[in-house]
Amino acid sequence: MTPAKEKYQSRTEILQGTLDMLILQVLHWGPRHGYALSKVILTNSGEILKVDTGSLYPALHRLERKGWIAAEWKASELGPRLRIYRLTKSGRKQLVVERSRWAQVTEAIEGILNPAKQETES
Amino acid sequence: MTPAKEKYQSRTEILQGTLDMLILQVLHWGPRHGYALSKVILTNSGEILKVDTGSLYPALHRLERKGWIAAEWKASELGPRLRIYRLTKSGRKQLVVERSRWAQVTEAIEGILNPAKQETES
DNA sequence: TGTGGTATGTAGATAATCTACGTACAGGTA
DNA sequence: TACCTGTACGTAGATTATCTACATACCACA
Repeated sequence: MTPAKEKYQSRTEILQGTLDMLILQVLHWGPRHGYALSKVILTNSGEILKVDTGSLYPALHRLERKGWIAAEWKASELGPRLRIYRLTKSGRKQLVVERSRWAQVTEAIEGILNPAKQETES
Repeated sequence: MTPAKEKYQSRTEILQGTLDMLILQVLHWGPRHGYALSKVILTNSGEILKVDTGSLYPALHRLERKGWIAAEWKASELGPRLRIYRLTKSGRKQLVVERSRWAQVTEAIEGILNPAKQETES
């Protein structure tokens, strides 16, 4: 009973545009390496937000290029080397921007999903 | 004082993946043509969600191909012809799916943006 | 020897959005 | 007449974030 290949899963796991905000937010709690970051996002979201490596590392490099996070290698005796990321000053500003944008957009969407009654009568 | 061209506006107006849900939701209130739909979304979101035509019409055709909405042309004496869209039965089901997905993902994201204190101490 | 977990990374495909066009019609106005 | 604004539908091409699938390397354990 080999199941047919899934028709095609258009929906992405991560809401596009929110990954950067999530990374900045978790790094605001303290420095972390990428793999740990993805596990924090996974567990703290109740296993909903699965960040796979093909999204994670490009996102980290993107944020580093923009100066919002900074990184340094850290040798490790047990296990592979780590790249520890921390939030920069401009990253903290960017987190505020992205959170406020998120609040604004979700409020707008909720306003359409659950409108005051009279507004649906147009 | 001609301002330099904006560096490059990476952020999209519409949160990627939510446009389909918004269209299905508004059509759930009643049939509408595309242009009216985009204006309802704009006004009901407090001018936040700007759906431009290059997103709107491809989205409508996409949803029609999937059978979630159906359309018919309507001649109009004053002004150009209209293509009136309505929600189908499977479209109503899809709206439920997308709303529940939205609720789940936003709850997960909020759980990271505003976590219980002890969870940030990891 | 192999497997699973940790950890970082890249290449290529996918798909939704935006920018910038084009068509057409009606009404107002200079 | 000519022009502009608003309505209405549409497409072509660029951008970009994500996913899938792969690779490398180290460690512990069976």
